[in-house]
Amino acid sequence: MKSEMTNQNPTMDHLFELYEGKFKAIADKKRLQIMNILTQNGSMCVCDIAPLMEMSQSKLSYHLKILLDANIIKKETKGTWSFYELNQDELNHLLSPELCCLFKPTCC
Amino acid sequence: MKSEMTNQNPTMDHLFELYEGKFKAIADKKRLQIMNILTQNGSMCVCDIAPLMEMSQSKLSYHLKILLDANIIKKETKGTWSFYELNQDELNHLLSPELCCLFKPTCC
DNA sequence: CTTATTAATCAATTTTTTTTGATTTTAATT
DNA sequence: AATTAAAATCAAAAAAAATTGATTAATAAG
Repeated sequence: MKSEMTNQNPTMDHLFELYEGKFKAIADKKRLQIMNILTQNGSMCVCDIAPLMEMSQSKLSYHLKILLDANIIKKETKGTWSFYELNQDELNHLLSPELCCLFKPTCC
Repeated sequence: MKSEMTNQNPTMDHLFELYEGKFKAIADKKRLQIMNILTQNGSMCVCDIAPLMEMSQSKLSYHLKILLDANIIKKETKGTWSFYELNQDELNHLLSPELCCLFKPTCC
C-alpha cells in the first residue's frame, strides 16, 4: 500500500528545523541583550562585550557561539581578538520591521 | 556613590524577557508544525490536530499551552471541544513578511 | 443517572540547555 | 624563549524543558 501521508512534507520539515534553530538562538534574554549591544556599538571584541554583559568570558563565548552558529551574528578574527557584529540581513529575513527598534541603530 | 550603570535599562530588560518568551514558544519544530497546520486549516479542535501531528493528547495539550501562553495562538471553548487558531496579529508583529509563506494561507 | 468523550493537569522521568571553573590554543609582547 | 592576553573548548554540575502515562474535570449523549 501507499505511504500514509500522515508525515509532513520533507521540505517543510527541513524548514521547521531551520527556523527552530534560528528562533532558539534568539529565544534568550541574555542573547537578545548581546544583540542589542551589538546594535548600538557595531563590531565589538569579546573583551569589550563582557563588562557590558556582566558575564564570565566562557559564558559569553558560549552564547556568542550559539548566535554565530545560527548565523545571527558574524565573526572576524584580528590577531588574538574576535570581533562580532550583527548579521542584519539574517535579522531582516527573520524579524518583523517593528522589531527594528531593538536591532537597528537607526530606529532608536 | 551612584548606581553603576552596568545594569541594563529596566524597560529594555522587560522587553527582552517578553521576546524571550515569544521566541521560545516558536523555537520548536513541532510547534512550528502545529502553527503551519493551523495556517492551512483555520480554527481546529485538539482532536483534529492530534492525528495530523501524530502526537499524544497530553503532549499536544502541553505544546498548545505554550503557544497560547505566548499569545501565538488563540483558544475558544465550545462544549467539550477546545478550538485553537493562529493569532495573526501577534505573528505580524513578530515575524518578517517573508515568513508569511509559512504562516499565512494566502502566501502559499 | 450512567457512560463516553474531550482536553487539561499532574508527578515522575528523560532530555536538553546553561552554568561554572579549569584548561588549551593562538597570537602578541617583553 | 618566556610571559601575557584574548578567546575557545572541555567536563562536570545545575537548571530548565519535554515526554510519558495516569488522573481529573467538564460536558455531552444514551
